[in-house]
Amino acid sequence: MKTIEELLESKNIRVTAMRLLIYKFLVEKDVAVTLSDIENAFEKSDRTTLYRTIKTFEEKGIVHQIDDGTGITKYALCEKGCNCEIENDLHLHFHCNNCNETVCLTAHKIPQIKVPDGFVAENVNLVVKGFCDKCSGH
Amino acid sequence: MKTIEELLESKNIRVTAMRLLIYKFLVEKDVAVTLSDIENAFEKSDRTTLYRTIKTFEEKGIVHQIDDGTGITKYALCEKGCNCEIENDLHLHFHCNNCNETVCLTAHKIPQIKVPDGFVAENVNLVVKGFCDKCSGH
DNA sequence: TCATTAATGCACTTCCATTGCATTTGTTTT
DNA sequence: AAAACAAATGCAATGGAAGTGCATTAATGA
Repeated sequence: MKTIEELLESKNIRVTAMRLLIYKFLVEKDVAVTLSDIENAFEKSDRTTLYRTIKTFEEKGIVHQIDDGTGITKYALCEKGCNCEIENDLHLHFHCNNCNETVCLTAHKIPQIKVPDGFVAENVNLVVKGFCDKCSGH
Repeated sequence: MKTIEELLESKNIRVTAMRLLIYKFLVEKDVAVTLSDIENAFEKSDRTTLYRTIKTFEEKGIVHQIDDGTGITKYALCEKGCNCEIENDLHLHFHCNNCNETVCLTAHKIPQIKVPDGFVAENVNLVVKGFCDKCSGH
């Protein structure tokens, strides 16, 4: 079991106090978070730092970006088996219309999608909307 | 074959010069357009008018909104068989990473997606990215 | 024609994403 | 350990898109 420090170093990310905190924050959350969510959790720190930290994490393959259709970019930790940087990542996101939370359903693979002749599919973004397990019992 | 005037009236949309022009513009384009696209095509007109026109069209079921992951909302005419206002519309969009165009692949239905127990799916947004027929022959 | 209602245009506002630059902090080298 | 370097942070500002309030203009209906 790697420490967070080791994990960051293995991805060529310099270890700083802020980055450790943000990483821990992402681990604790099991849902995708917005930049504002992080901002609210770390009011002492500047928005730019948080923004650039998450961008660094993204470039180095620690988090991936999610567009769940709310218009606000969300981020979630890449899990074991998350091949978000690889073509044809068929990984599904669920957005709850009630609590507004978005989760990665990594286990739920999507069947291969057919596209018309001449079209080349590289990557698929699938967002299912509805009510999550916490909100479905109205 | 209905005229555009008749079509608009049948949807309870008042016919104005601007609306006719925007409708024709959407027909001519076979791809989804952004508000800026429309704005560039009608520089004489105000952005707000174009914005509200497209919103009116959307409310009345003439166009539907597409979120193709570029961060900019796009709009396309609803075709025969487009049930975008109905739950579980499983209609697929393709976004070309080269020419940046997005098209509706109405004919390509998506298989039913399974979600975990306790989750209720209401609606699905599926965007396939890659290269379109015009751009795939690099 | 007059009155009513809707459409248009202008000016703002808000929100999120992003960048430039100066400063601070952390490494590395001598 | 000090100097030199590089990267991280914080502040200020920008840009783009979405959306709203209000006055004006145009269209409909009595």
